[in-house]
Amino acid sequence: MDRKKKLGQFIEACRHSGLKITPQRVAVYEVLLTREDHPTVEDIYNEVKKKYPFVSLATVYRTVETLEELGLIRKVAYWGSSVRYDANTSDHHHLICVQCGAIRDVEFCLDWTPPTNIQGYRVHKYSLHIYGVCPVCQAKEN
Amino acid sequence: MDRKKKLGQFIEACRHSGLKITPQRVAVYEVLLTREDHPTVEDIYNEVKKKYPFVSLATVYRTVETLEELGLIRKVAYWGSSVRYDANTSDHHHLICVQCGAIRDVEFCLDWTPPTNIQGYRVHKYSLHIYGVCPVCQAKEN
DNA sequence: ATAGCTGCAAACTATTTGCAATCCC
DNA sequence: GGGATTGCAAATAGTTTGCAGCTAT
Repeated sequence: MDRKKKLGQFIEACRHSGLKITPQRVAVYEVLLTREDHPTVEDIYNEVKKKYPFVSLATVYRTVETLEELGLIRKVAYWGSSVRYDANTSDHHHLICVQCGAIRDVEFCLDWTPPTNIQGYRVHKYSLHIYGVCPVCQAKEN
Repeated sequence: MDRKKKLGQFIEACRHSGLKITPQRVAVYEVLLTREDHPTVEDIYNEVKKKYPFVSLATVYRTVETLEELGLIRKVAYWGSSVRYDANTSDHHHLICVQCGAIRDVEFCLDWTPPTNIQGYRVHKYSLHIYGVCPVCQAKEN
């Protein structure tokens, strides 16, 4: 699904929920659509500031929360100290750099379905966390 | 491996690294050996306080860091707002309650080995995160 | 004896919240 | 116009650190 279409869905979802389409909101969502490393709130804030220098960090926090409630983005179980967000809401796995914390989506499919009940837990879904060192951090090694 | 044996290994590892065997250290490690839900630092602190009411939260933070460096416990990629620790250092998977954040180990084995290189990442290992609702939270639902 | 630990309090970092001004519909 | 949204600043929550006194070896 391309960016334009996702942006359209976003506008639609806002209208449907009676949320206003503010430039800040659009900018935050656009950053998430563009970036592939699952940015932290701070990362998003820095990107948005390039376009809207007056934006506030608190607004970015509030916006990602709203987007999450709309089901347009997801909080990624995280590594390191900050929460990271992901605009890819389809089922997929994560490749995590143990050095810098960058997280990328992994598309290949593991052909496995978990039992619906494990140790009394009612199981919803699962995700694979693959740990390694990203190319950027590998380059820094020498 | 039973608790006694692990405690012995812990004592041994401390001696080997020139670390002192303090009651606080032992107490923190014991809590981690006893609990199966991968407690937060705060959780550990509250347990230890029952035995040593004067213990400080800062000490617990320092102790888990030390234990992690010794390779005796692991930081668990977390859900919610606090880091959680795990005294099971063997390869295993995690069952995470999306309501309360409790994390349990899952012993069954998924017969799969990841490629050593994915998207340029040098892959070390992986872990499966299985999301669901724990029995305690299910009971609270009605 | 002494290097390492601990408790306390203060500092820091990530995140949330109250509120008055402002902006979309 | 009017309620939703924003920016600011202050408040919280989780974690780390400096330091003086205490303790295991």
